[in-house]
This record gives sequence, structure tokens and C-alpha cells, in this order.
Amino acid sequence: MVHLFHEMTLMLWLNPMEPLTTAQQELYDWLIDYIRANQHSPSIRQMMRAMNLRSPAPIQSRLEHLKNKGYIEWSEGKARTIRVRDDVRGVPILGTIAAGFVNEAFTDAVERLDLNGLPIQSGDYALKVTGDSMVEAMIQDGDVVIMRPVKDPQGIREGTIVAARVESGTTLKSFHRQGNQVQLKPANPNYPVMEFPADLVDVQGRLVAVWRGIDPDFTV
Amino acid sequence: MVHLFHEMTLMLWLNPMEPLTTAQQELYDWLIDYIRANQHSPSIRQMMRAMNLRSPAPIQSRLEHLKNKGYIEWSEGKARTIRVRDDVRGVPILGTIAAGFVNEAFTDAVERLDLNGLPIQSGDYALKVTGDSMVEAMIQDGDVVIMRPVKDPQGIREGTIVAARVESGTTLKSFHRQGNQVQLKPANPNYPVMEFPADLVDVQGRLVAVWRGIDPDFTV
DNA sequence: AAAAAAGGCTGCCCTAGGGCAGCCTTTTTT
DNA sequence: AAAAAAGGCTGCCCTAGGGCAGCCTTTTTT
Repeated sequence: MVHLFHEMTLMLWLNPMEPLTTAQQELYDWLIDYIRANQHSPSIRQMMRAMNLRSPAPIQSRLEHLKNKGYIEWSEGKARTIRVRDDVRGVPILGTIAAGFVNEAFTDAVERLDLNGLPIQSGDYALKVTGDSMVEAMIQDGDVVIMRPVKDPQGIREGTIVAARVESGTTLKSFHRQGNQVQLKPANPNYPVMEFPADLVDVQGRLVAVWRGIDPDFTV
Repeated sequence: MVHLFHEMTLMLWLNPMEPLTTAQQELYDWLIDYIRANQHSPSIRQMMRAMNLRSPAPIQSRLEHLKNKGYIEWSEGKARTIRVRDDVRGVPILGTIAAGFVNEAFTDAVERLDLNGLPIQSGDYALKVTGDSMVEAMIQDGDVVIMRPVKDPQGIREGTIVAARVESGTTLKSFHRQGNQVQLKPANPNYPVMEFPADLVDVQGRLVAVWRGIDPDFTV
């Protein structure tokens, strides 16, 4: 059983794109980091130095491969115009999961919500929520939940909302311990609390954020 | 009264940074659009052409001004390295406002949530929610709501969630009409429905998205 | 083990593109 | 109205940085 779960977690990270060689992957990872940090592409010479090469040619061929495999693109002949493919940015949605008054007036921006990156880490993934079992936790059908892989399942706090895989499927629930058992509690009285031996519960991630786009056609 | 409201809406868009001259603003706007569309900075020559100039010098001086006023920055001497200041990206947070099971396993990404831009338009702004008057609409204290300015208040659908300013302050409520009156309905039975003459209600935006970052210390 | 692909290097070409002096014109401030 | 700032232009310099031929070495596939 446990083996099955491990296969699952691996599947989660399967890359749907053509695989990269070690050198290509190394360049790609460095490139992603550089672009994220600097907001612009490095030059081929910079990549050459970063990869400890003494000539730009290898970088050019690796870039060519990355381009052919669909990872990046650039404007021919123009400096620093490499961009990562659109759908690689952002968080991958891996599937679906069951689940007064102020008197101050608006003035200037007091802080900013940086949707370009702030609370999301590399490795995070998203799930689209189906069902209403978490409505009392303010998560409803159609929401997108951003999950973070859990390295140490022992360290999960009581009540953390997690995506947990048990034999019947994967579900978004509140995580609780009861001796050797794990309880997965819905946030909706119409659903039962589920209880499993701890080793049959594979926690695939914990909730770090919720995104809800409002469809204007559904605002009654 | 109505005049006051108009002053408010203007205040909303006050730019806290040093103002730009027309030429600088024009370049800045073009630059923002270009970077958003292409994922990389244009070259000075490109800007020269876009601004219908015959020499790069004016662009250089405008960029210098934009830099001194804190709008942009770049790496000296490196091509296409202009970046917009960090806190200008993303959505400005303008203040605070009262307010089952699947058997499919996760596999590959079915689609992607592009946090870099997808559902947000230029002009949108964010408000941090305080209070629990919208809990039944799944919006809770601490959430960040992304709002879109409403061009035509007549066109607001019944039940749309809006940020509305009335004489007592600004509030996040569900918008309803009752003859010449406007009803602002909370999504919480503990709060009263409010009713005002339509011309005393200034709708400052409608809800387009909700973002909730989960503080790991509060996951009980 | 053999063949193919990828990686690496030297060395060179050449242009995209940043920078700036000097001077004039237009716009904005005072 | 005068002064200051911003905008514009010509014209030039020069290097950051893309591109590639040719050949060898290492890794990956078959």
C-alpha cells in the first residue's frame, strides 16, 4: 500500500515536457533563478561564465535544445530576450480535489500584493477544489488552493489543512492525530470525520494560499 | 455630498510618487506595456522608434529622470536590463475594508494558474478585508480582495459584491436595487441590510478575485 | 560495443545597442 | 517675462553580446 502512495507522489512531479540532459537542466534552472531574481534574461556570456565554460558555443547549443524542447524562446539576434514559456510561469494546477464598516477612506497604497511571487515558493502546486466539504474553512467549490509539499509529516500541526491521499482517493481536509490514528476532518457538518491508521495517510501538501477568481456571470 | 464622493474616487488614484512630465509618462506607460507583453525590456533604440525620435539621447534623458524619480532601474551598460520597481508590479493594496472526495489521482498539470497576470487587469486594486460581515460569501477577515473599478454603475448586476462608499464609510457588500434605493447586504445574518438612496452610494469597485495567504501559525 | 547526440573549445566576425558631447528648441517653473 | 528644466537632434564612439565554422571529447542511446 505504502508503495502505491510513493508511486503517486512521484507521478505528481512527472514533467509532461521532453526531458532535459543534465547540462540543459542545470542551465535551465540557473536561467529561471536568474530571471526571477533580476527580472531580465542574462546574456549568453553571463551564462557561459555561470556554467564555467570558456566559450559561448556550448551555451548556444543548450539554449537551442531548450528552445526546441519548448522550454524557452527568444527574439533572434536581440540581447537578453530569453523568456520562459508562458505556461511554465506561475503555479501548475495539477488537478481537482474534493473538498462592518471602516470609517477610514481609501488613500494611497499602504502595501502591495505582489502576485508575481510573494507567498509562493518553487515546488508549490495548485489544486482546483470541487465539492463543499471545506466550506466552513472558507474554501468553496471552484477555488484554487496553493499547496506546499510536506517534507516532514511528523511536523504537521494539528488542524492544518492538507491534501491527503488515502486508499479511496485524495481529499482536502483538516489534519488531526488521535493516538496512532489520523483524523481527516471536513469543515462541513454534513460530512463525516474520517479516521485512518497513520501509515495509510499520505500527506501530499499543506495549504498555503487560496485563490478565487469571481466569475461575473455567477454573482447572482 | 456627491461631490465629496468624487473627491474620494480621485484620491484613490493619487500617485504617491514624484509626478512625471508628459513625455516621461508616455515613455513609462509604453515601457510597462512592452515589458508586460514581451517579458523583457526594450532597447533604447526601440524606445526611440516607439517615441518617434531620431536619436537615442532624449530617451536616455527620460530614462534618467524615470530612474531618479524611482520608477525604474537598470544595470548600467547592459542591454535591455530595465526593470520596473518591485513595488509597482502587482496589485496595489489600497487599504482595508469591513467586510467529498475525488478518486482521480493527481497526474500532470491540466492547466496553470498564472499568478503573473491572468485574471488581473491594469486598474484593478486590492483591499485587505477586516471583519466578518461577508463570511457567508466565503470572504473572511484578513483576505485580500481584488477589485475592479466600475465604469457604469447602472450596469452592476444584482448581488454583485462591491466596495461601496456611503456617508458612514466604505464597505464590502452585496449590491441590490429596490426602486430608487440601493440595498447593501452583508453575507452574515448578524449584520443588518443597509438601504440608501441610490445617489448616496458610490460604488468604488466590484469583486473580481479573492486571495488568502494562510499563516501557518494560525492553522490551529 | 558502436553510433549518435550532446558538450566543449578556439577563434573570429559583426551589429545591436549603450553612452555622450555639444548645441538648439520647447515646455515648465518661478 | 525670465530662468530653468526638459526635450530634441546630430554624430560619433565603442563594447556587450549574438552567431558560427570547424574540430575534438564526453555522454547518452541503441
